[in-house]
Amino acid sequence: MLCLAGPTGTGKTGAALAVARELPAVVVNFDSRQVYADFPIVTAQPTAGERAACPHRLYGFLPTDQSVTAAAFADLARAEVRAAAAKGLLPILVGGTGLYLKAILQGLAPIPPIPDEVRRAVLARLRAEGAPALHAELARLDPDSAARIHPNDSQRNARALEVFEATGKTLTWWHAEGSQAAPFEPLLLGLGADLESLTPVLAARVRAMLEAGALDEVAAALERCPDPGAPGFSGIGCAELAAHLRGELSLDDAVARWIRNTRAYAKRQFTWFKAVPGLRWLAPGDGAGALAALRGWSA
RNA sequence: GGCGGCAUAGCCAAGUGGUAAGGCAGAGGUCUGCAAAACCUCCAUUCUCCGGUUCAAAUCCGGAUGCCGCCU
Repeated sequence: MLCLAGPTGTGKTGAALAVARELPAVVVNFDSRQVYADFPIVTAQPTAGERAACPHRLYGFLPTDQSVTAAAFADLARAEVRAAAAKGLLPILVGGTGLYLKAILQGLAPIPPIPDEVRRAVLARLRAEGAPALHAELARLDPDSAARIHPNDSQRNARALEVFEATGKTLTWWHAEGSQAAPFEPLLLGLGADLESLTPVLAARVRAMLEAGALDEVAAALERCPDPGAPGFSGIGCAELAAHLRGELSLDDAVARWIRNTRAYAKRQFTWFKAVPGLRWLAPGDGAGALAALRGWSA
């Protein structure tokens, strides 16, 4: 199995196609935003033309008002990888969501899904009392988790608490249960050089998205799902363009913000992937390099 | 030309005599189910400039410069 990781705009899609032209392959997405059906442009999903080269899985299959968890996504992705391998095709995992890749490759603790009522109750408490209050309670129930999680971290404090309330066991206990690593050997390649050289590329890409109809895409999505807080709208560019559609921002300001936020995101992705053990870096869009690395690896 | 107002970091901005809030951006990080998320650390020896008053000035006074209004 080949994994192509890296920040947005580093030519992962193109590199995957370069490989798929030479070898029978299936491209499997691991990008948390490219799963949304309503945002092919803003989330830079492969185009119909690109998808024609080989099967593409887990792109654009989710409605805007639904979300997936990292665990659920990892299950789907592993199933796709298995199915491809069973047909003798090379699975190519392509994406930029570090946690999803980790979940696919290393697995997560076997924590059961949290019932909606528990989840909603914890989130209501979070809103009413704030993250530090949840952290204080967590310090009583699960001191080890509390020590790891910063008092201001709303998401992780809520998560640790909901796990305890739903299962009666602490997150720490669950983590000690271990996780199931994937039964496949990955060749881990990272695309990208540095933030500075990526910056102008990202700006150009945002403008290209605009020309490709990003504004109409967001307007249409809002018509289908009027709640701008829905999970699908969390992609960078959606909030900025929605603000412009509401008349709160000029198009220029919205685009400037969109570019800034994209760059900040790419920086976080670099930080994540730099820390992935065993990942080898290639130049942006280096499909030939990926192919060469793959041949050297499987030989 | 006259009268008024404003001038604090790359941007927005608080601060009316006691030793430069905050946000955005930037740099570096964290990361086991919201992850394009959430969170952490760092980031102005100095407030347009020159002079004065004072133990002490971004804060008060005078002048210069720039910007914005209004009037002629």
